[in-house]
Amino acid sequence: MHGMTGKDAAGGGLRERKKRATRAALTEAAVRLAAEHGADHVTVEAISAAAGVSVRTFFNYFDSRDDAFVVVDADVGARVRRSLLDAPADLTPLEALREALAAELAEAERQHELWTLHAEVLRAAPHLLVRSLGAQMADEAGLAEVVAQRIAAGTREGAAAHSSGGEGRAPGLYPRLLAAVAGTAVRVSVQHWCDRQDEDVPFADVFREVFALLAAGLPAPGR
Amino acid sequence: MHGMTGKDAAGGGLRERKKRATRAALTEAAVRLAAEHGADHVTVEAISAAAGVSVRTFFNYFDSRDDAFVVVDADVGARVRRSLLDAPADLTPLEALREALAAELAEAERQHELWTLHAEVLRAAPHLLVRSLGAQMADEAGLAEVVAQRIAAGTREGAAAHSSGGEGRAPGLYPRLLAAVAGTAVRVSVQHWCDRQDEDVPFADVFREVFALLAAGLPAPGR
DNA sequence: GGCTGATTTTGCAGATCGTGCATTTTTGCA
DNA sequence: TGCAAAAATGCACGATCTGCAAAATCAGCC
Repeated sequence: MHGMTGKDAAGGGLRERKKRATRAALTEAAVRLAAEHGADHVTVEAISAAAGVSVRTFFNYFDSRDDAFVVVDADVGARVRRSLLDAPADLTPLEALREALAAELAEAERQHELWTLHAEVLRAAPHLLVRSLGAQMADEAGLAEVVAQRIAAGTREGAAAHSSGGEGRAPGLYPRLLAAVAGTAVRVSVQHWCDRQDEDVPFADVFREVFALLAAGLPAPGR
Repeated sequence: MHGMTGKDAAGGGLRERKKRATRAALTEAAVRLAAEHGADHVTVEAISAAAGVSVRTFFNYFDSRDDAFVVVDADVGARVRRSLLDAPADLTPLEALREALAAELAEAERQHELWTLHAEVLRAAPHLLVRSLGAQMADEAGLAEVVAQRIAAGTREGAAAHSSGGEGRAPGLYPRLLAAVAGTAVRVSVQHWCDRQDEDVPFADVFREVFALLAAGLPAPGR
């Protein structure tokens, strides 16, 4: 592996850093090999060899072979949640979420090479796209909880009407729905953007249009 | 090839019927065994034995072990599409889709035992819920296409403005988003209904509220 | 430097998954 | 009944994943 990427939040110990490096090396090896030979012709043995660790170690980092292709950045979820909490209070939940996700996606688009490579791999292997959704859904619960917190903070003296469900309990219906729909919106945006890549419309435009449609209540077009 | 696809209820040949029976036996065996012993302690060998076929035959019906748990009814997608096309023309796409899904869910709720058993299994095994999403997403493309057709039929002489993408090509942004969001809505409804099963609110109520929120553009609650 | 305890990596055995191929059984039809 | 197509089966083999215990590595300390 090459070098010295400042490793986001430079983890304190050498141990932490090395674990991060190994994990990153494994995912990168997996994605590159998949892009070259096709996702399901890549064995764990090949990935492990390319990353310079043993097969057994691979399974210390990932629960399954497919997981290596799915997770590009483990703590994107945490960043989005933080961003949501720090957002201006005058934004609606949908708007706040839109901004948080837009920022994160722009960030991801910056390492353009690995991003497009990864998109290409998922594109050619729908079965991996599904796993990717799974990872997305894992974050969904946590995201819903943060949405609930934000709403609770905003309605402090309003009638806490029916279903925010802040902090401790399971989130109410609205936060869950918002979190889930947001995830779906991201997926649809990416898919549609990939399909129409010949016309080179910026990804941000597709993304904004999707959220505009959602905010308008998915009205019937063309009437 | 004309109509008469009796494919649904009374399959034409004996062959077809027997295949359906075998497949149904396998899924039912899988779900029952999973409900009893936990999903990941059920081997294909056990499922095959319970259904009275060989292990190899199991893999003739399902691409993977997990697939036996996810697909309860193979042609629910086809029914929803048909229902969408037959819906009254004065419904918005979102409304039409809501009615189609509501009818299908009510139908599913009728075999209450297997339905709840299945929900319970997926609840205990998030990793299977993910597979379930995959099946959902497989139908998504077809659903989006039908939505596009419906819109195209409704706007015959309007400006076919930006993005319906009827019939042949890949569907436009709106149909895709609508299909995807609808699937998400179903999932969130079921999840939320399962979590709040102690308060016995009817599933239909949760479902209606979710679609009401979507139609209203996911507005900030309590303001 | 060298020692100690904790963490990580590694190899290995074994259970299960999933596939290709040839064979046998079943089904549809004349 | 006899025959061709389709499905079910057995078998072999590679790949995925899990415990378990030994070896290597790291952090802190004298």
